[in-house]
Amino acid sequence: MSEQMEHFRKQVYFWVSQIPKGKVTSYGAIAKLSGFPRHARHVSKALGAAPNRKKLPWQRVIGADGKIAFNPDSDHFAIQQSLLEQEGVKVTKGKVELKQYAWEHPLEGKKTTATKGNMQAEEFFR
DNA sequence: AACTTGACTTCAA
DNA sequence: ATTGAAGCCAAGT
Repeated sequence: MSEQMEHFRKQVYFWVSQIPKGKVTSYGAIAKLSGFPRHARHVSKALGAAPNRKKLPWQRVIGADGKIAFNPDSDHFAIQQSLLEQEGVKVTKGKVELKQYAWEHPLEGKKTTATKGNMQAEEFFR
């Protein structure tokens, strides 16, 4: 595994740990916060490979459309829905109402200039 | 060196 | 609100 991806994964785990209980965010948002804006798909990979899955609130990361990303017929899907409901997040037909549960993360509404691993945002990461 | 695979996203119908 | 195509990018074949 490359040095960059190593760093990427650490950032992912950190930011996921920052999501408040009862709130959710997207794979894309975590990728962006981690400094790798176009790596949404890799966030899922990192989560799947997380060494401390028991401690990490991975269930709070869902698709940008508010849907749980797993196949609705899978066990993973059922588990994620259950974990979310346990912390008060309502899931209807596999979807979470973002208006109500979206986490207002630190880069929300901020201008960012980034390519790979060097995210810059005004008034942030200074 | 291709070609395929995702726990993704965006945009246009 | 749904759906599909195109774009994305590291990893695995």
